[in-house]
Amino acid sequence: MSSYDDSFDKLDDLSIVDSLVQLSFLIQNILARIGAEHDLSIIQIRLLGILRDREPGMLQLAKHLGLDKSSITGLVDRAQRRGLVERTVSPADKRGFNVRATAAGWQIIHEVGEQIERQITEVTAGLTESERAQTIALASKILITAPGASR
Amino acid sequence: MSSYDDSFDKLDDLSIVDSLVQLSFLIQNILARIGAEHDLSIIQIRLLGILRDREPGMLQLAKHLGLDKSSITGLVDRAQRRGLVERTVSPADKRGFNVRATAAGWQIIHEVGEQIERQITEVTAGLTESERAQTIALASKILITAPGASR
DNA sequence: ACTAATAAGTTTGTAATACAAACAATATAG
DNA sequence: CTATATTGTTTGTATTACAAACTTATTAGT
Repeated sequence: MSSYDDSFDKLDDLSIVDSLVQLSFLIQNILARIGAEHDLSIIQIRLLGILRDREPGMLQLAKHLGLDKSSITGLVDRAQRRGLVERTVSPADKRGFNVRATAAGWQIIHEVGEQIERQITEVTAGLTESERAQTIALASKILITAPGASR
Repeated sequence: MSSYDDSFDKLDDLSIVDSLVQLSFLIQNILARIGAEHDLSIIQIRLLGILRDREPGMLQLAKHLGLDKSSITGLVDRAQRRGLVERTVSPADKRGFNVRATAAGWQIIHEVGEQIERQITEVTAGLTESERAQTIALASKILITAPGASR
């Protein structure tokens, strides 16, 4: 059992494991598809997502994304090359940079954000208002329970 | 709004979008972490997951995984090199192979499957029995609503 | 103030993942 | 029996990710 398999599956009679795993793939596929429309991978979306309310240094980015610092260099390089992001020298530390979204970056952040909003709203359109509230409550409860929560 | 960002987030007052996105990252992180313990990526886990109840050809694998056929060659190659999987010549079609799990592959499938079962059960341990049932029902309803469902 | 240890990022080398276009071999249709 | 379609691999390219070594700047210790 336990279909962590994501593919053509009968949706009846799912276990809690199957239902959460499949739901997670559904959401991730939505993110990936929207990203693809803007030539962004999920990790690039997450990068921009972080820059919505922060201007972190490279190490902080690594921590947020759960990646090695050496992975961040290239990630930011590629986003920078596309003009979505820029490095600004940290005033207090001449080694460090802060990373922040450019105007073009903000443009994409908003577009992608709206599309995510819309499409996830769409897949939950079959729920009643009360079911939507239940979903939020249950998801939050699971997230709180989880060690390290969303990380 | 809409924190498709996965990181250190306040979990109060989430929208339906945020809660589902964060939940999906939580689940995917669990899968990734368990995979890593066995030196498997999520895509390799999915490959093995498919082989639990099928012996598909390469093109069918591509369809199941939503990848180009050219991506499957390497994916199966690497799994085969590790002895988890084997190609068997299709009797009806001398061009085609069927892919199936080896004994070592089944071993991993079971171990990984049990760990996923256990750890997802764990993060839902804070739910009551009735909440667990609700979660399944709501997730299923969302999965059914979604176009192409789990794909 | 000066050296030693730390910290912030980058570089280098390696591997997995993914695609697209071109290709080989077999199968099927007309 | 030739033309076409199908199955899978190959080749070339880009992204993602890590670990170890390295550079430069910062901080501690004496």
